[in-house]
Amino acid sequence: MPELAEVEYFRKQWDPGLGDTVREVALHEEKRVFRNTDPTLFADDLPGRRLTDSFRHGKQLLFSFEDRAWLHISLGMTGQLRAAPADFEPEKHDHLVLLQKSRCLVFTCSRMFGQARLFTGAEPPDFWQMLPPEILDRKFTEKFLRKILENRGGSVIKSLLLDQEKFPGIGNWMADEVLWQARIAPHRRVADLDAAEIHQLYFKLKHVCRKALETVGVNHGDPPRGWLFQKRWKNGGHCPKTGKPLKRQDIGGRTTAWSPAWQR
DNA sequence: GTAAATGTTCGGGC
DNA sequence: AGCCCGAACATTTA
Repeated sequence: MPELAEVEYFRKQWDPGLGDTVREVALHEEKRVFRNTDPTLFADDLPGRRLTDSFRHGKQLLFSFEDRAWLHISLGMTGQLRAAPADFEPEKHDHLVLLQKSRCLVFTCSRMFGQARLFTGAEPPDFWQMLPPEILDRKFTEKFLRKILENRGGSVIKSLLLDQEKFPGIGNWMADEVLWQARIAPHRRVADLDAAEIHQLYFKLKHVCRKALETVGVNHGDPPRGWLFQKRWKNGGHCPKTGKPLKRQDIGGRTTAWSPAWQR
């Protein structure tokens, strides 16, 4: 599922466990979600430590534990986090479970495109400190956006918006939403965008991120009425602005919904 | 049975 | 080196 706001929602699902000690961990060691870590470290390092805080950057999650332990979670296509009762019994896709006195914190991931990694150290892991500015960060200015676009003029705009090194948190539906609201056709080459279009793109990137966090991020509800999101999932949808049929097309390997009558 | 799914990563060609 | 594209990853659901 998760893009920026859904990831924020899942981050909060472990809030009930903040401040509580991890007593035990249960995990499916052999699963692909542990491909970039040593899964034996979880049982060695986490029990006895309190969960102290949680952070999100784009689609990435980081949980801190007392005494220098850090858990990075990426949700991939199907990852979810939730808090479950203390007597919870893990099922097939519940690959990582942190057992606390009053509850279990569960990471579920059926397709296993997500991952969980453990780090130690006084500071967050290096990769976390190197992440590029988030779209809602003050550092993400219109000038900063222009610089990104100048360097990637040969890209198709839809594909570029999915690049997490440039637009952290944007995923398939948010990219379509931003382009629809900015009235830019998804297959356009970046170098062909004019200054007015770039200004719209900048404005709508901020707007879609902010509004998505206010809606989806809070309770996993739908984004605002009138957005493309409401119509994009299946064939036969109509543009909320023009009422004309939406087009569905494979762009950069992803199904893209857009409104030819509205986007140029 | 087949196609498609809200994500990332790798390798090849330029 | 850096950019761009397409395939691959694993599983469920329509």
